[in-house]
Amino acid sequence: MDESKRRNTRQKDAVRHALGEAIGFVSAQQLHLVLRNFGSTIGLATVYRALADLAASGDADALQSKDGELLYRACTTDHHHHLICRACGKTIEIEAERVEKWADEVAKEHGFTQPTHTIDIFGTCLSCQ
Amino acid sequence: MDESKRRNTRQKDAVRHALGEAIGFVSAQQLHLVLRNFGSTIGLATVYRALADLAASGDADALQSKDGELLYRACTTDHHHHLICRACGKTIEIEAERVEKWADEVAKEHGFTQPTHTIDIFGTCLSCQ
DNA sequence: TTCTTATTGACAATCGTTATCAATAAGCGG
DNA sequence: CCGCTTATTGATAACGATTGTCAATAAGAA
Ligand SMILES: [Zn+2]
Ligand SMILES: [Zn+2]
Ligand SMILES: [Zn+2]
Ligand SMILES: [Zn+2]
Repeated sequence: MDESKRRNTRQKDAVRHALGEAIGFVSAQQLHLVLRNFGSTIGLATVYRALADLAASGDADALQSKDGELLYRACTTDHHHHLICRACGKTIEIEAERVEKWADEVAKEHGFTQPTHTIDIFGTCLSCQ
Repeated sequence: MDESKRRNTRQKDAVRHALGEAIGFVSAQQLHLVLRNFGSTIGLATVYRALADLAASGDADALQSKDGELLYRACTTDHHHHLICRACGKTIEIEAERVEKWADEVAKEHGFTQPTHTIDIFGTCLSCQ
């Protein structure tokens, strides 16, 4: 879809808002349930589409859960990474200047161009020990 | 299954061997096809089970492809990470001494225990530019 | 060899995600 | 404000990867 012809809809706003309220990473299905519980009649496919858009435009982070489910989280700053509690899903955004550079260097050393990376740290948070 | 009662089978060896021959990361389905093409009558479910075992015992690396498919790769050394070509899938094992430490530090700083991490670098390799 | 039971493989079932398509409504021009 | 174009929606079907089921098989101990 041509970016200039994109329309703003009540549904997209609802998804954006629900994602903002959510704690930690959530799946499209979870978000759909939440919206339904709040009286919305939004369709599941629409939630999927809205989340994919948000991720594509950089307004949300996406990551794969261990069992292959796509999880999303509203994203405030630019490029960063996450420290995630295995138990409760609590998420802390971290930046990693040093690591960003390191990743790019490693790629370049091996002749790889247009480097990107995925870096996530998992652990058990204080309140979950 | 109790580790002590695990049996060695022709099928498990076949999967282990096929994984060793494979270049880069492969899916269970790909491996199943290869084995079939070499005359094996191994079942798809068995390939899935064997790969899961190999990953659990540390004999294989597993990672999620962008579209949620589980990919496996025979794994020689201990803990390491991968530099992966987006185009051809060529994979280089890298170690990341500095980053390992950094990840553990970040976790500790925020009170997270038993830290683990996922670190993967993607790029376009020389022969794919 | 015999016996126990872990493992297999064909198949069905599940689950997350995507495609389809008629109905709706955003937003533009008049 | 009104009508028109067409992007978007939502119900549903389709899809693809993975897992569960279960009778048949075969590892490995006795
Ligand atoms: Zn973020
Ligand atoms: Zn980064
Ligand atoms: Zn926690
Ligand atoms: Zn590491």
